[in-house]
Amino acid sequence: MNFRIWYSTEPFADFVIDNTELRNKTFVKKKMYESDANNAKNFHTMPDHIKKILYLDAPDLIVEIDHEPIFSVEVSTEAGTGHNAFQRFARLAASVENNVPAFYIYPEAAIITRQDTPPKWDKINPLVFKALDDVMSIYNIPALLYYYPSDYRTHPDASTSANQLTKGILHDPNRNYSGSPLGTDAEMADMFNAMNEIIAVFERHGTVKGREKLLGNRTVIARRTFMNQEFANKGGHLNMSPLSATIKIPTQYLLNYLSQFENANYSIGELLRSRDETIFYKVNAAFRGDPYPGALAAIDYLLCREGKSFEERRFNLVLAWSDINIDDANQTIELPGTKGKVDDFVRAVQASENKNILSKDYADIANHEIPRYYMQVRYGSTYSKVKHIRVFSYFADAILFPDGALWRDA
DNA sequence: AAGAATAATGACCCTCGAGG
DNA sequence: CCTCGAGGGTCATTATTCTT
Repeated sequence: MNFRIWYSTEPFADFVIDNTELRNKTFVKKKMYESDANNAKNFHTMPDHIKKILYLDAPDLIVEIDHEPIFSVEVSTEAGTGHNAFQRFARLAASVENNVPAFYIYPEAAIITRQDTPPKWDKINPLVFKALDDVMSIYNIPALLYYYPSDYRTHPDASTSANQLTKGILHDPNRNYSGSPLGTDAEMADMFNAMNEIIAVFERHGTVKGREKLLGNRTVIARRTFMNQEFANKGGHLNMSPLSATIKIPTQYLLNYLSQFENANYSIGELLRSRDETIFYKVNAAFRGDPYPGALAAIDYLLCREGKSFEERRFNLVLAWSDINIDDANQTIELPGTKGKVDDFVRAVQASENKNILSKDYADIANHEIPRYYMQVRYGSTYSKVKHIRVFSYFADAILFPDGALWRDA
C-alpha cells in the first residue's frame, strides 16, 4: 500500500511519520495548499478528494492510503479560553464530514501574562470535549483531542514553570521537528498509538469497512471515555462559550422578522418553516472571520444536528451580527447592533470574484493558468471565496445583519 | 469590589502579484 | 529581478461581562 502525507509544515509531518508506523511504510510527502483564495498558483493541483476536505478549512496534516484519506491532524498552541478553543473546529468538521478521522492537538492550558497581573494559566474550555463527542455520535468517525504537552500539571503555579518563553508549552527538542509537540510526552505517545491502530484497521479491512470499525476500537473507546471525563472534571456545562451567546426561540419570530423581505411575488421557502424552533448565534461585532467560523460549526453539532447533513437539523441555525431583542408582543425580533453591516459580507463575496479568471478570453490565459481556469469552470468560485464566507454560508441557514439578511429556501 | 471568564479586536506572519 | 502592498489567515491581548 502506498501512503501519501499532505502537510502544511514539513517538520510536523516528519514528527508524525517518525513517531508512528508510517516510518516503516512506502510513502511520499506532499505540500498542501489551502485554498484558491490564498494560493492561486498551486491550489488547483490538489487532488479532488483533498479539495473536498479543504472546502471548509485546511488541517495541518492529511494522511492517505492509495488516494483514500485515513486521518487528519490539527495542531494549536493557543490558549483555549472562551470561544478561542473552537477556532479550529470547522477543520475537524470538514475532515469528519468526509468520513476522515480527525486528531486535534490542543494545550490543556497556556501561560498568559496580562497587564498588571502575574502570569497565569489560561485553561481550555471543556465544552470542546462535548462538541467532539457529538461529532462522533453523528458521524461515527473518531474526532479525538490530545493535550499539547505543557507544564500545567507539574507546575500549577504558572510563575514556577521553567518554560515561560513558550507559554509553559513543551516542544520537541529535535530541530528537525521544529514547532512540534514534545514527542516523548505521555499524551503524544497515546496519540501515536491511536494513529497506529487506525492505520492497522484500514490496512486490514480497507477504507470502507475500516471506517465502520473505528469507533469500536478499544483505543478509540478509551480516549473517548477520557474526553468525557475531562468535560466533567473541568466543570463543563452547556452554558459555556460559545453556547452562552446563543438563544432558542420559536421559528415564527424569525419568519415574522423575514417577512419584511416578502411581497406579492415571493414568500420564504419551506426549509426554515420545517423546524419549530431556531437557534440564534449572537455576534455583536464587526463582520470578520476567526474565531466565529469555528464557533458556528461547533454550535451546529452541540445544538442543531441530528444527521449527517445540514438538512437534518432539529433547529434552524442562524448567525446574527448583532444583539437580539425579543419582541414577544409582535412575535418578532429586533437587531439593535451597529457594528455588523451586510455590505461587509457582500464586499467579501465580490472580492472573491477578483480571483476568478472565468471572464478571460482564451488568448489571455497563460498556459500555466489553464488548469486553474479549468478547475474554476467546474467549481466556479467554490474554492476562491475566503474561508469565513465559505464556512458561514455552509453552516448558517440564515445570516442576519441589522441592515440586511441572507437565508436559504431549501 | 475583585477576580475570573468570555467576547472582541488589534497585530502579526505568509504568499502572491503588480509595478518599477 | 526586487520591493512592497494587499489579502488571507492566525494568534494574543485588551475590553467587557459575569460571578462570588
